[in-house]
Amino acid sequence: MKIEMEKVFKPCEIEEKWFSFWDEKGYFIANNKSEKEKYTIVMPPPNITGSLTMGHVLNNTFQDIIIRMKRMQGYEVLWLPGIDHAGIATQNVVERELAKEGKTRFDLGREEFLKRVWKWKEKYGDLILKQLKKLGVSCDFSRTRFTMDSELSEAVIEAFVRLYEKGLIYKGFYIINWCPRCTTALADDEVEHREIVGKLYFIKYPLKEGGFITVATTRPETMLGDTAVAINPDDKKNKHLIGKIAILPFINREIPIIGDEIVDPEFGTGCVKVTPAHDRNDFEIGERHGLEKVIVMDIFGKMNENAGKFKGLERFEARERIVKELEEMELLSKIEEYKHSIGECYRCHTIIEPYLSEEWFVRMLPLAEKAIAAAKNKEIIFFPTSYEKNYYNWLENVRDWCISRSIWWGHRIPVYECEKCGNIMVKRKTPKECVKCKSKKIKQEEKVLDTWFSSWLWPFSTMGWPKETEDFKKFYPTDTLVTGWDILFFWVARMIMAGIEFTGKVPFKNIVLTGMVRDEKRRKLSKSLGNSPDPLDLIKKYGADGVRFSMCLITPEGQDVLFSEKKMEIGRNFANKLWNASRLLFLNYENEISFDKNKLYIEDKWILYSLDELIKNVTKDLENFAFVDAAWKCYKFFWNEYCDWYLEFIKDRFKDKEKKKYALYIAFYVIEKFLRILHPFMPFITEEIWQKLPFPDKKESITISEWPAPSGFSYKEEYEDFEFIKKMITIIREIRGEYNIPINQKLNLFLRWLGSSSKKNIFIERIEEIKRLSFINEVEFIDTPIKKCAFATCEGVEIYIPIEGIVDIEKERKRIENEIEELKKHVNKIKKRLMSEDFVQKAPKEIVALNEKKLNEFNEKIEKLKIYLEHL
RNA sequence: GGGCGGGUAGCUCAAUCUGGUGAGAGCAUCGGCUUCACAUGCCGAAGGUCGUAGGUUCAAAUCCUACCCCGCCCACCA
Repeated sequence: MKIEMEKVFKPCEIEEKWFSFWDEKGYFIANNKSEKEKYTIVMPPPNITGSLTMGHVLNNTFQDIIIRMKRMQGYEVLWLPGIDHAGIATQNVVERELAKEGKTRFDLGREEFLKRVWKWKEKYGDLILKQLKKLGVSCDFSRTRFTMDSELSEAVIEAFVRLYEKGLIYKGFYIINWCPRCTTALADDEVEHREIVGKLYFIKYPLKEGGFITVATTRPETMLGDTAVAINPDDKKNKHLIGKIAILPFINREIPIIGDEIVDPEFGTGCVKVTPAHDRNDFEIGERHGLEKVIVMDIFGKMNENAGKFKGLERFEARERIVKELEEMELLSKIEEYKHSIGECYRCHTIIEPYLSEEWFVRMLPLAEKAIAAAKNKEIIFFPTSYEKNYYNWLENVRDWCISRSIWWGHRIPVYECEKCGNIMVKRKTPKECVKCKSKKIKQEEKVLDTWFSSWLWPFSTMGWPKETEDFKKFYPTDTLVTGWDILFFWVARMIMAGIEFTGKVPFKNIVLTGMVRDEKRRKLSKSLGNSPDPLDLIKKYGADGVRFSMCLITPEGQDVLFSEKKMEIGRNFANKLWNASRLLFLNYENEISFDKNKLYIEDKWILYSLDELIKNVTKDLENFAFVDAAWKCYKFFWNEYCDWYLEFIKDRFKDKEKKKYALYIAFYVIEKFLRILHPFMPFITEEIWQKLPFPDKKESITISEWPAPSGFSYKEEYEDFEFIKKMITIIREIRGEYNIPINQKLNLFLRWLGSSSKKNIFIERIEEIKRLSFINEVEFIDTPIKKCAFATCEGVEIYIPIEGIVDIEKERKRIENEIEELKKHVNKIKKRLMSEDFVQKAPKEIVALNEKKLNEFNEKIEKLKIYLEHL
């Protein structure tokens, strides 16, 4: 029975097939009957509105690698997929849809709008999970969760109530980051800062007693809300003004000039307009001095009734108008160019307005302290470790977390107010009546919770917490989290805090942080730049395996990845190489293979030794989440050892039916183990090939096969011997390359064997293969040197290749002279070292010996080259 | 201002923690090859005073100090 294989590996045909096979067999479902240890990975839930990005590809590939290895190692694994409801983003998407119909969410009303969002969710919400499947992720889709599921929502409410009852949640008026487009508050870390060249306006405020005071501002429109001017009390130039009264233009409000130390006398004029309702610092000044807080804008960023005649203008229009009118009134003393940074909404990139608003906050300090302690006690380990410092740095300076959002899509805050007596109730279930006055008129807080307030519970809310479910008992706390470093604070640190606070346990042991995927110019991938490839296109073109393996190969640990489509070729080419190497074996396979330890050749032992090393190293690397190292080791083993040397070497044996039996056995044996090692990286192609392998008692699928262990043969010596043969062949090839002798021009080889005689025996044993691989016609052993040859030495063996008529003897002379020069340089270095008494006395014996050995070796080589040069 | 990371071949990175073999890969470049698994391939070559200056050491890409660049995060920014 011949096994047919196409010349070029076509991934698309097999990916669908194998994924459904595994899925139907339920291999990914955590098997509750297993008695083995469990292993859990927390999948970062992708955003419901998003589609698959290269970032997802990267960290999901890594997660899949771990989970597949652990599954093969016999752990009971759980990798639970899910999506988060992405409050602001989703609401934006649906609002945009509505806008096409000419409607706003207010036209629909809260209830109808939410129905609309749910409808949208049902339609598009699982797109990203479908896309992830194409990548081959082996998560347990039967346990898919969504942050707005009723169980998860219960968890959110539970968490809120518990924190509130502990006094860790409070409500208050503060300056928050307001996005006028999304009409909601944002947490500090949801604001992206961008440096711009803006303008600094110098505005003269008339003094009540006559004269002016000049203030500087980048946001003139906020002046309408000014309630003071502040000066540093130590500012000699200006302090005489403190206590006087200024008159606010347009509004004609009398505002005091006050002293406050926060003011930098060196900046601008040294006088600061104070707008407590529109600036965080000004707010603090306002608190210290008991100033009035005048809000001049509405939630859409339009000037309100406090803005006098500017009412109704959009904030930037108002700015222009105000500047123009100030100029006409001769109250604008100058405008300077000024570089400063502005905050933008991370969802819609609208400029953030610092805004006074009543919001809900979580006190972070008590939570942060425990999270720091957990890392210090090594209950949490970071990969790479350097991120631990960032983690401490953030937690030590943590600020309270603004968790309320003035949008509709999300978990509505479980706070209820009695409309009759004003009693505030924080309840798990909507109260039917006021506990105080029994009134049935109760209204719930309008605001919803920040999406992260549900995500930070993800590791346990997905397992049924607060209920003590079987899953929760078994799989929590989890083992590993793999995610990008960009959400270390947003999400990772908060999950740790939540885990400790609500379950008393850190939610995971290992945190593996991956870099960001960027383009070759180090820019972030983004749709607007057009540098963001569609992973699904890449998968179509290079195969899921190709993309996965390429990403592993090009991603330095914890550092950013510079992506280019060209780089995807590495993985695809490797898949093809793997395919064709297998093809070679199958083409030669005739239903007969067998194993006999006594019939192993030197190259068999060499590859077996090498395979054992690979298994040990890759297992170790993967256990340390060193995916790149592991992937490169697989790559090099297979391509540069198994294909380039082993397969090339054993081909001769395929011609003899008897020898082929044994050769093929080892070839299949090695590839079989290698496929299992490679399977976590390239799940599809490994399965496809593995299924064809002629080992009758293998498992039904490679996915549930055992993770390989070293075979334990000890062939270290044979390994070295074969390395010598490789070196001989390489040297001969180098000579040929040096003279550009085409390989179809056969050369003869003369060897003066002054090296090890056991190696000579091995050499003679495999002489046919060696001749073939070094493109040599005849080999002859000689006792005396011969002239007019290309010459080289290898471990004492003198190599002569007659070159007369093929190349210039002068060229050979030069080549050898160069070689001698090179060697002399090193010899001198080593000599110098060895001549130093300090070195000989102080350096470790092995090092001295090594140097001596090298020196001898080099000198010997030089001598030989010199002698040869003389009689060339 | 606070913190983190980096500077090694034209490009992207190993090796640095734990000092010691002729500093290694991949891509790009150059030369040779249609050898019956693979041109998504095979065989070779060229390319590096390891950011700069000191120091420690028998020995420094590796440790220490200073400096120069580059990137990132946090805070501030009237």
